[in-house]
Amino acid sequence: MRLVIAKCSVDYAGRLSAHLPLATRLLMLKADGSLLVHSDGGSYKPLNWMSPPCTIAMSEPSDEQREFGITELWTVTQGKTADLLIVSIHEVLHDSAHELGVDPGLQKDGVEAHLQKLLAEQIELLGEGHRLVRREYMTAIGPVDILATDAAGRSVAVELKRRGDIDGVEQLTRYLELMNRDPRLAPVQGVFAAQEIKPQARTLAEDRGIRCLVLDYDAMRGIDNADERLF
Amino acid sequence: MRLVIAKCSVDYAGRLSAHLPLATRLLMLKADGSLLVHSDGGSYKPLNWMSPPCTIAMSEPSDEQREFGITELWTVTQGKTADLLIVSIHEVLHDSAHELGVDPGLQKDGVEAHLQKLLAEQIELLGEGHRLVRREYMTAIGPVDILATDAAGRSVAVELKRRGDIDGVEQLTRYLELMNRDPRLAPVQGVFAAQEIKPQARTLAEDRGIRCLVLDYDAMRGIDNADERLF
DNA sequence: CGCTGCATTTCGCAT
DNA sequence: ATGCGAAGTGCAGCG
Repeated sequence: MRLVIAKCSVDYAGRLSAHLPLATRLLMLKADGSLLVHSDGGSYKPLNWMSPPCTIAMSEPSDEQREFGITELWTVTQGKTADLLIVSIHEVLHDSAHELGVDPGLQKDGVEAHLQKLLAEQIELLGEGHRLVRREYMTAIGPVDILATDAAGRSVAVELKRRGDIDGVEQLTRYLELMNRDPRLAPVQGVFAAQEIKPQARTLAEDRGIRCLVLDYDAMRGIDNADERLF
Repeated sequence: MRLVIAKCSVDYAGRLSAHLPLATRLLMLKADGSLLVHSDGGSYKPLNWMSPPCTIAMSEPSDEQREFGITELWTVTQGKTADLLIVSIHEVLHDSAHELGVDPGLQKDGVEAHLQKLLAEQIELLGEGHRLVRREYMTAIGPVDILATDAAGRSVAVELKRRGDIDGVEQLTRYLELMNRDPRLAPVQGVFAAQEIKPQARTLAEDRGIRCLVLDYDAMRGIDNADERLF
């Protein structure tokens, strides 16, 4: 990895056109040829970048460009998408290269998969007498997160989200419509379960007879097993 | 901005738990206190990070940690969300600080806004005799991208996307349902316009009587004006 | 290999 | 502030 702090301007032409006026920024060149342009703020997202696979060409500026103060030109191209990124460097303030090696990668634990596993194990959170039929119940238009039965043995289809948005309600509605045509399943009750449900989503869901269930992830995890804490 | 290349392991506990095994990585400390952990590959997304506002505390390791080879500990916390990120540093290979100043920011030009402008100008792409009523036509549940009339003077509502997905069809469907209840507008014909329309979205749209229109951005831009090229 | 759904999404705009 | 839609989204899993 090569790290360059430089006064530069940047132009990008691809799916959109973008321009960065002259300022001091970090240019990060990764081993795979990709380039990231970072400022000293914002989030983790670079101001501009070029994703691999791409090739970078360093070149001398023309006389005209030199008159504008450009001392160095970096042209980054992506063969497939014809994207083009040009870094016009005016002054290099720092330049260092480092051998990092291959990263073993991130180990994740959590999110929707875990939530689904927990709810499957604690299926009575749906209501007394509920039983799990199966997770990822396959339908013609995709898998329903959880299929269960209520105390009376009627089908219950659960759509799980971390954040319950209107999209999730639409998705569940499509599933329910389809599943209710299946005489082996009908009538199917819908449950929209999430850690947090947006008011609009709740309104839409309840308007369609879909039950809303707010899940307490920490509590569910606490019931599950109190041993898997990180610290 | 402070740049540190270090052999380190990283633990994150927040909405999920994540762990990075010992390896050499770039630690980027931004002026706003945020921290990014980058490897020498992947995309523009860091392996791990902490978003601002957050505070970072450097501390000495305990004797036990020192035995494991840890020479320095960075603890990053976010007051509001109680997220916690811990960097266990084993060896510092590079450490430099740089004054970058405030970035003037990115100037964008393109994507959906431009596509909307172009289609408004070239409204006959919808069909002969079509006329623009207005862009961002406001309804109770949000703005319709384009409202037009066809040759016979009937209303046409256009939903624009760069990539035509099933979500866009659902969105347009909600608009149409609402607008068709308005006697001044009804009957309203729906047009789903995008640079690329997914087969599933097309099927759903056509099943609901919504017309699909694939737009050629480059051609539309070419007709519009051939002067605004960057290079 | 293409499609689908998730994301510690982030970002920007409008209410 | 808050909610909502878009992103040069990236990424992983699965058919």
